[in-house]
Amino acid sequence: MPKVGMEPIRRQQLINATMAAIDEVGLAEATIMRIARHAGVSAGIISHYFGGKDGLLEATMRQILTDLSDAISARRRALNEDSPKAHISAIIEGNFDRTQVTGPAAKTWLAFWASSMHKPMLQRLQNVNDRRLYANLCYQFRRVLPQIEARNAARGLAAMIDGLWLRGALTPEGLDAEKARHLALHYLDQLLAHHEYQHSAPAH
Amino acid sequence: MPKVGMEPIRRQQLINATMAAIDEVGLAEATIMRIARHAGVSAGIISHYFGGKDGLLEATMRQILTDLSDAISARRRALNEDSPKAHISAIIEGNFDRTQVTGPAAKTWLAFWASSMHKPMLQRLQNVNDRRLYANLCYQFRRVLPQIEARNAARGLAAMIDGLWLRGALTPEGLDAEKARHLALHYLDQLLAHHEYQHSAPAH
DNA sequence: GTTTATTGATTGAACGTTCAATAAACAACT
DNA sequence: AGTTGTTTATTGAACGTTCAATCAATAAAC
Repeated sequence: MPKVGMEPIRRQQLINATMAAIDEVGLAEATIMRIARHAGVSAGIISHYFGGKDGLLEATMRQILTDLSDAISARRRALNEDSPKAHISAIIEGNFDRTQVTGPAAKTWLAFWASSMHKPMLQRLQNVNDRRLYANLCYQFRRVLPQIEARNAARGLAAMIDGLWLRGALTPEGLDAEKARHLALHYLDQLLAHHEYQHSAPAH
Repeated sequence: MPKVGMEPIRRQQLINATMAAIDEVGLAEATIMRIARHAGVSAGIISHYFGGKDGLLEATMRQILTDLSDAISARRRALNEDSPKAHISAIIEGNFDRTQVTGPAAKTWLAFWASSMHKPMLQRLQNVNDRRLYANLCYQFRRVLPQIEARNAARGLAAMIDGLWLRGALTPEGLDAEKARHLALHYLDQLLAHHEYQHSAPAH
C-alpha cells in the first residue's frame, strides 16, 4: 500500500511505538519486532528509516527532550511578568507538564536516563539538556541571590525535580503531577524566602 | 582447586563482580561471561550458586539495599540525642555514605532502579525499601509537624535524596557526597525552620 | 572412594540486520 | 484512456551473532 510522503508519518509512528513498547515491557525487551508490531508495520522498516535500532532509540530520546524543552519554553513565553520566581515556576510547571509526565514518556525517560550512563550518544543528549536546565535556573536565581547561593539553589531544585520524576516513574500509579508541582513550588518559595528575609529585615 | 566451604566466598565474589561489570558496561551488556571473568571463575558457576542470571541480579540488588539500610541504622544507633533533626540527619548522611555513593554501587543502583519498573521481584524489593525510608522520615517529621506537613516534608526530602543520587550517578565525575549532603541538610533545615518559626514566634 | 567444586564445550532460542521480491503510486507517451 | 516504465514503500524469510543454560568430565579435598 505504498503512498508517497510516508517518511515523516512512519518516523512518528515508530517513535510513538517505541515509547509504548518501553512502557509495556521495558527497554531491555523492547525488540524491533515488538516495536514494529505496535506500529503495525514490519520489522525491516525500522532499519530503512532509522538505519537500525540505535537510530530509532536516539530519535526517540531526542523527541522526548524536545517535547520537554517546548513545554518549558511555551510556559515561559506566556508569562506576563519577568520576575525570577515567575520564570522558575514556569520551568517547574513545564517539567510536570501532562504530556511529559504521563505513562509512556516518563518510563521511557527513566529508561534512557539509565541507559545514557554507557551510551555516549545518549549521554551527550542528556548532558546538553541538563546543562541548559541548570544554566537557566542559575541565571534566574542569580538575579536575587549571591552566586554561591544561586548555584546551590539551582542544584537543589534540579535534584528535587529529577527526584520527583524518578519516584513518579517508579510508583505503579504514576506521578501525581499536582503533588509534585506543589512540593517543588514550596521548595522554591523557601529558597527565595530565605533571600527576602535577608534583604527585607537585614537588621535582624 | 576445589576447597570446601567456598559457597559464601564465591557468592560474594560474584556479587561484587556483578557491580563491577554493571559499572563498566551497564546492565544490558553485563553478560554472565563478563561477570564470571571479573570474578576469575567460569560462567557455569553462576547458575550453580544462584540458579541463573536473574538470581544473581536479585542477590546483588538485595545486597545494595542491605548495605544502605545498614549504613543508615549504624548512624542512627550512634546518635547521642533523640531529636527528629538528629535522626533525619543520620538518615541523610547514611544515604550519602561513602560505600554507597562510590562508583559501582551507585551505577548499579540506578540500573536496578530502571529495571525494577518491569521486573516484579526487583520492584518488590525496591518498594519495601522505599516505604521504610518514607515511614521513617514521616515518623520523625510527625514529632514536630502536623500530619499533612510531615507527609509533604517526607515526600520532598525523599525526592531530594533520590534526585541527588540520580544526578550523582549520571555525572561522569561521580557524586560529590559533600555537596549532596550539604544540600539535603540545608533543605532539612528549611523544612524544620518553618515549624520553629510558627511555634517559637507565633505572635509575629 | 565418596563428596564438593569447577570447568568449558554444546545446545537451543532470540535478536538485529540484510536483501531480493513485491506492489502500489506516479510519470511519460501514445 | 490505456499502456508501459520508473520510483517509492514495504515485506518477511534467511543469515550470522550472541547469550543463558545445561551437563558430562575433571580434579581437589576429605
